[in-house]
Amino acid sequence: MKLKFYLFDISSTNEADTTYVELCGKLESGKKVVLRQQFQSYCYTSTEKVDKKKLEKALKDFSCDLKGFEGKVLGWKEEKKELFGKEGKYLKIITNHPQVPYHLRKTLSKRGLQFYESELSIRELFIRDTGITPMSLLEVDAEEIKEKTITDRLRVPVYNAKKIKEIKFTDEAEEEFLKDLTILGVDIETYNKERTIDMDKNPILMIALYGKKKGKVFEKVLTWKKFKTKHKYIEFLESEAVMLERFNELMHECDPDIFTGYFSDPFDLPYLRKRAAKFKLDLDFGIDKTGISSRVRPGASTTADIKGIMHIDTYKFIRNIFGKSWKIDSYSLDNVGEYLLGQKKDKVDISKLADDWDTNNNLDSYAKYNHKDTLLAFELCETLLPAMIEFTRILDLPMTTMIRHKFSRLVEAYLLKREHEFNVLHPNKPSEQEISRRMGVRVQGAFVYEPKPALYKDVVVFDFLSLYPSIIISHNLAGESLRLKKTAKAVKVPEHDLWFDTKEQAFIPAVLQDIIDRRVEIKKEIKSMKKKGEDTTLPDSRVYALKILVNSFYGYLGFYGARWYSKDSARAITAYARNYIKTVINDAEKEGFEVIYSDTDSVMIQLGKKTQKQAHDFVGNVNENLPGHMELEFEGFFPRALFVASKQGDKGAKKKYALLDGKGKVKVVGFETVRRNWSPLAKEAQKDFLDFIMKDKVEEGLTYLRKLIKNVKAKKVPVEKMLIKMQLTRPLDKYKSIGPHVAVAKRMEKEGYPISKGMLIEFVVEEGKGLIREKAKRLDELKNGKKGYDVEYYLNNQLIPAVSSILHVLGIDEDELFKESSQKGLGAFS
DNA sequence: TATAGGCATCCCTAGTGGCAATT
DNA sequence: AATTGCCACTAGGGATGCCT
Repeated sequence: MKLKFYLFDISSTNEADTTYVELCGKLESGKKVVLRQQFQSYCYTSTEKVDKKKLEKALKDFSCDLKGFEGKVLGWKEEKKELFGKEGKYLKIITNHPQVPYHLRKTLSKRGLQFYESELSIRELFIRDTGITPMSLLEVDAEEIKEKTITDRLRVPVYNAKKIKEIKFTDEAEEEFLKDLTILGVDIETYNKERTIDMDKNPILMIALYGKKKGKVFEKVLTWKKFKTKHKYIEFLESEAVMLERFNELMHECDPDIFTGYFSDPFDLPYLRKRAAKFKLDLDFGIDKTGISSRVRPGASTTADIKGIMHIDTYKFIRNIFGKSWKIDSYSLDNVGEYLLGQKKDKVDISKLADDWDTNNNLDSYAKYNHKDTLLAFELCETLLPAMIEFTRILDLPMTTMIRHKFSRLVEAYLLKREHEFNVLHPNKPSEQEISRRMGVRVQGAFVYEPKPALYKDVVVFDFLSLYPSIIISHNLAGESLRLKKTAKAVKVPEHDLWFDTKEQAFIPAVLQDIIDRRVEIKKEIKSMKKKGEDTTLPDSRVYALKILVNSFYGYLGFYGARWYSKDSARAITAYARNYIKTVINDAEKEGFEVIYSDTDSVMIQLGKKTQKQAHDFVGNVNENLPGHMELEFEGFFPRALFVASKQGDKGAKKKYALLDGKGKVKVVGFETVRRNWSPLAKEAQKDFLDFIMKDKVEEGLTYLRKLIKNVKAKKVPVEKMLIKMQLTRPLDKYKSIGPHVAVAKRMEKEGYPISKGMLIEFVVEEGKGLIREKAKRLDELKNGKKGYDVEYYLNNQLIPAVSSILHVLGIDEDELFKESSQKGLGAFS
């Protein structure tokens, strides 16, 4: 029979010496099912410079012991493949078990044979070979399986899939599909007196669930202590164990497609699993009648999965990919919720929950808090879903895998997906030795122009569109086309003795061009959709996903862990980039524009006597002489721009400036204002002062600062404005130099706080003597409470440094800030 | 199981020299 | 007279977080 099937996830199982791929997903009716299809794993080996007869004999005779049966080679086939840009003959070796390629490589590589693609999982092989993408719609010719040995393992119907074909979604079908997905959010609250996580000792007190099934809200807060409440979603159970049983029951009842949480990979899910195990309860809501499986790997992040239900920890996706460009101090649920949804968490002091639980005090508000957190987790997932699905489809990765990947893995996944089309065999992963060798290789980066400190008028910014990707395409830069000698077809790179063959487009430039072309196409579509007043959420997220992918290629080429690593390509890319940007600078100067700044792919000029029209014309002229894929853009006009001197010396500071746009909005770049390791006091003072300066209100700015200084001295400024946040970038014992935040963290660890790398440490510098780290205190440690901050420090090390360089540019002495009025020489007493 | 390199800036570290107290 | 301890000062480097 023919089935329409939405594919969610792919796994595999081995039954004796036969491997099956299991596709898990949903039928049109909404029923969850599993499709099975036989699959043979394989790998490649080179046949050049090899005695073919000996090789074939070795393969024929090969045997390895795989727990009770024999792993062997079933057959082979010669194929032409390209590796490192060279075409060669390879044998595709088909085996009877996915572990055989690994054993083949292990034993036969001793005899000088090279193996390729021997380390891909069944899932990766299947996706690549069939082109079937998770989160897509399939048409399947299938037959239901009735054999008990197979059906007993699963709680959903199983089909034998004969033919699978991907069907393209129409926009309506896509929207329908999204609407039909059942998402369930989860968040737990636990008993915790010592601030450390101890899953063995501390019970779960509350479990909140929030979701939507076919448009209907599904909401619960489970708990096991009774209190008065008007919230209908709260359900009281007798004990933690009964609560967990109820949770299991609700999971069956809701049976979501997506189970989501915020930080649920390392916390909520493993916790639920652990507590259930403690009470010997079988969680069995997965389609194979198992519950949560959790994987802890040293050095890697913990993951948790449920068979047949996609577990999406949105924290991972935001932290790894999606939220990388957000300007937020931390990825806490509170921050992220506010940034993306405009919603904050409930204000409840969760550290008091354990005490309040013991005395049955105020528990209703904790339950409400728990409910709100879950709602946020749910809404984050719902909001991000179109983007996550796009990434999933573009990369051909299961969504549960995709969200845990970082940039380099995204690029690599995409290259793996496309390699068969180009008949390319992928290079093996680098060995540890090779990695450490690569880590020592450095490449010169971008060019940055040293600005002259000044307040400029009528400024124009040009920038190259996707500079590095367009250079890769235009000059065919990749390991495959690299030549280390001059040849007839090769073109030399500026500044380096490197040549690249430009006659035949190499794999990576070709793939990159494809992505860019597709992106341009979708952008056009969006434009016409917008004209018609249509919703562009889906294509918007597609464009965004492609943009992130495109921008990651350069970094990938220079990344030591990359299969397609090519430091020389990276070297060539930056060399071309420096060359192009310097050419634009020179041409602009020849044209009579005053160049004031440039960084990597942008140039800033002061118009002077020139007009904006002339600037536009200049951009047009430049573009006429650029290769087809490159484009300089007129980015914008700004009535004012401010550059300051760096602290030491009178040189202009790079990567630090402020722009005033036509709407009166000031854009601050690189200044302390945008850095999280400065106090809000200094950041706000600088931002406000810049605002005055950029609008030529110098006197008002000075008055503002004078007043602020007075308030700091009088300790009228709230102590929260003095909080400095710094991240621990390594484990505490790895620090050579103990900074203030490390000192605070070390003290916290002694007091029993769980401290880990990546944490954001907050501290206030307290009044008193000694090193700054000795005076760095948590808010609750301050002896003098809200007035405990060190006035000297906050003036001399925070506020004044933040504005002094700006004052200097304007020719104003710092002493002006401490005078009663701006009249020089008068009232200058202290 | 870190996409890249360039840059400003803070604060600690460790070394130096001066000075007075101690041996 | 030589040694020790303390302090102030400074160059250099570790550490952080930004920019593109």
